[in-house]
Amino acid sequence: MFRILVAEDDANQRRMMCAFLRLSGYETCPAADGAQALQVLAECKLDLAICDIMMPNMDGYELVEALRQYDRALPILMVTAKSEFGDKQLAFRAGADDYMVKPIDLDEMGLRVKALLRRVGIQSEHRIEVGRTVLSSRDWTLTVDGAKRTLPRKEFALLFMLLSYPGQLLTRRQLMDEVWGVSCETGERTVDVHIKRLRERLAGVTDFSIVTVRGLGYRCEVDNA
Amino acid sequence: MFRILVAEDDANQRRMMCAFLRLSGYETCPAADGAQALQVLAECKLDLAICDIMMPNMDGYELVEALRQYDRALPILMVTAKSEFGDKQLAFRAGADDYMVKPIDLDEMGLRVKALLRRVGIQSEHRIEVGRTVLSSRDWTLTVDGAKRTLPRKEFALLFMLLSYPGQLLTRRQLMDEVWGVSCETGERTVDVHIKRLRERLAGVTDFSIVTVRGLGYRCEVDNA
DNA sequence: GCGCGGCTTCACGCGCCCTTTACATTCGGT
DNA sequence: ACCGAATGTAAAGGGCGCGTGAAGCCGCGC
Repeated sequence: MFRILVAEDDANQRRMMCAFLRLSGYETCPAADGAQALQVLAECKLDLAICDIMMPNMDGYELVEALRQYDRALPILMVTAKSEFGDKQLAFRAGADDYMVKPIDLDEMGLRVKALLRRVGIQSEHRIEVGRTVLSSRDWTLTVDGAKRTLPRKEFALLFMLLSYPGQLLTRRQLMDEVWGVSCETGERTVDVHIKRLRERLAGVTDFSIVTVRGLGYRCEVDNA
Repeated sequence: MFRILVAEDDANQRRMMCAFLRLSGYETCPAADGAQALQVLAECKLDLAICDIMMPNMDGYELVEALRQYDRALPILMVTAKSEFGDKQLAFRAGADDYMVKPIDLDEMGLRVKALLRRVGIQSEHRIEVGRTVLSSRDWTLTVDGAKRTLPRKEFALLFMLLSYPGQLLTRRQLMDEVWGVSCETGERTVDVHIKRLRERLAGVTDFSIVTVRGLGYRCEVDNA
């Protein structure tokens, strides 16, 4: 069961959204403003947050940043009243994963929620084990023969995705969509640099290797030797 | 790798569709309206088209007809905002192979895309299997008796096309139109060089062989020994 | 303040791929 | 068997993708 925070100041709107989400099989945590939202955040583990931009006490941008600080991986769906491009930009810059424009179509909201959850659902498995190597996405650690060490966030995320699809090609675009987020404007060459550092770190690991597929991307090859 | 045209004017919707398709292993060509779609069409070979009915500049019906005129076999998946029967009628009459009603369920879209691609005879897996040899166009790999290796792009594309029409003659012109693109000015002798390299690489493969048809082109012969 | 680690960008260079070209070889017709 | 055309073969050159090192930026902790 997924638990969803609904931060929306309009009581009527909030009730409708919560009702719809509950009907869709989700657990809901309503909050009338940013302060309440933070309270909810402290009390229970959330799987997704829906935040209105315009709220009293603490607006959506602040809230998103606070949420991000608390849980970097939490999928956040922003709701904005204006459809101006600037707002979308701001929302994404603040750390939102997706956004919707008011008035809200509940069906559309359902789809976006589903899509976001599915995206992190790929990562719902928190542990990957390959030979003598273990990855744990809870604390971004790599354990080889009992020797545990923490990887930088992006490098870990990259390795985790590669190992989630062993033997399968992943393009830079796919990797970036998943690790950096779909609406990220970082150059694709950045992936290369992270891969290089990963390879350095994995020098002693023989359970698998990261293979370059020229012109396409990267692939993780499991050595069953 | 299958290439899919996504003609949809709503930028967010388009991004979501493209992101989902890319995660599913497809290459995407986004287009914001009919005009852009035709531009994409002129530039690269497409395997499937997803078209929204309601678009500025050129609506979906016109676009579908234009697509059909260019490529009769291209599978077209229409997206309509209204669920009225009349619209479905029109969509099919215009030449669509399938349709979806908004709001779009991405999983459903994935299923329809896969089904359409399979229906036009290309396996959605994009695999060719001949005896103990397997070709996977996802990552340009050739697997012989479990030993996987990646081929250079052109060589793979050539081999893939040859094996797509086993026993059938393919002229250099046909091969180049498919692999290099219709409007390519590379000398035809280049094909010969690639064929030579392919033959070297396929030295240990006994499942098939590339035969020269003097004055015409090449043909792939499957040895069912 | 300073240092440090993580992320991103950039420049450089190697090496793979592609293409061209030249030469050798084979094939078909006479 | 000879000749011309088509194809096989080898090598060279250029383009470009990718690896690599370094520098800059930012946030964080000392």
